[in-house]
Amino acid sequence: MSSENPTTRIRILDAAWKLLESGAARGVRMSDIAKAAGISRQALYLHFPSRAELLVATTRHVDAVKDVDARLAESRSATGPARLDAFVAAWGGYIPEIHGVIRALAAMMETDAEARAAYDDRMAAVRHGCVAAVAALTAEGCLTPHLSADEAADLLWTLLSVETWARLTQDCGWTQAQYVAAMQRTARAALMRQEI
Amino acid sequence: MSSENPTTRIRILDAAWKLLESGAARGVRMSDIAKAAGISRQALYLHFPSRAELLVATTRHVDAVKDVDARLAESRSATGPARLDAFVAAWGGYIPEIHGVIRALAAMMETDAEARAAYDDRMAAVRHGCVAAVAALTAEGCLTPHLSADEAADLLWTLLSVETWARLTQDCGWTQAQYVAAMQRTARAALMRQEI
DNA sequence: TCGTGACTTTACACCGTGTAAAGTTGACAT
DNA sequence: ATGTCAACTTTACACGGTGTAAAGTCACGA
Repeated sequence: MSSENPTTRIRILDAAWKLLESGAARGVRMSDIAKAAGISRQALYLHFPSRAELLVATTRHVDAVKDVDARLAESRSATGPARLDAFVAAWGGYIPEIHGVIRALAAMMETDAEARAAYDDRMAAVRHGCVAAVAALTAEGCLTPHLSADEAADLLWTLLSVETWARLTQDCGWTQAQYVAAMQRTARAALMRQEI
Repeated sequence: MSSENPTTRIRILDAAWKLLESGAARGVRMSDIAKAAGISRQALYLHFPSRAELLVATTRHVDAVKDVDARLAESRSATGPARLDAFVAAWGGYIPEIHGVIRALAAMMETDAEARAAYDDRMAAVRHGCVAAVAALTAEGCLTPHLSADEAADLLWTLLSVETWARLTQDCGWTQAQYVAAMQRTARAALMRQEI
């Protein structure tokens, strides 16, 4: 299932990625992906047992190619307000690379339990970053007294959701720069103690 | 199609509403709704031409029963910061009543153009409320200098999205009161000029 | 040369949506 | 009482998408 010719597997993942990212208003079907990868629809099932697992593998593939870990690690070196800004910029800047795949996964959630689990898993990873960023604020005494650390992490996580990004950049037509700047300001305003 | 026995139509809408709202992790099917309404699956199509239109009618039905207009109108009477708080409380308090239906509609968007249009239409209605709330802030000179009126409306609209509500209350386990309080604070912090 | 792995082709089961059409039932009008 | 009409049921089926199954092709290497 995953021990076969790796180049085909990667061709499939790249094809799925490309299709899911570039427009593709209509739901991307297995046959679309197969065609784009230059193989038969059935051959897809030689590499991935289901559409849900193909989507999950695609997100992991994108993560690997785009090296999300390195990007986020970078944001961890800053301190105080700058650290929050850096985290927002790092994750917010990554969303455009994966939103197509994530949205496809989210659309399956309603009916497919496996897709739901995979989506939750991915989102949990982001939440850990939020928790860490909030912990840094707390340590420096910058956290607003109105929120507990958990609440602050939840709020930041929500602010940085793919849905929020999609609404502002896709539906409202904001540029990526506008989005990042607004999220940085909003996160600071919502999470940090406002000293004159 | 809509001139028949109105009680059956309403039974259908109530059944759909109830199913969509109460848990129902699995996608709610036409046959589920028919069963719950006590009629055959085919009879559903005597009242609604498609699943998408049934969902749309269900949102309108909920709006009518819960009198969303009256609730929102109330928030328009306040002024300044209180008006923003009132709008957030009014709409934020309404979301729990409709989130099931809206989410079902959102899930169809990916594949069904009609569902997409219906969803966009509903969301546009909310946006108008946001524009009005921001206009009130602008008129009173409370709007932050960091945002244009359009940007502020977009941001408020995003803050008040069903997705944001769902993430905080469903995924993070916040109470409705926690949600409303946090959104009021965040909206104020993000949209209003911060005078000492 | 034999086998094996990667893939194709064909066929089909399953689900959910939507269409089509014939049959049932009860209310109401004449 | 008879007829008709609307609301609904029942049965059947087409369509599209996912996933399973199995036989066939083909190239590469031991």
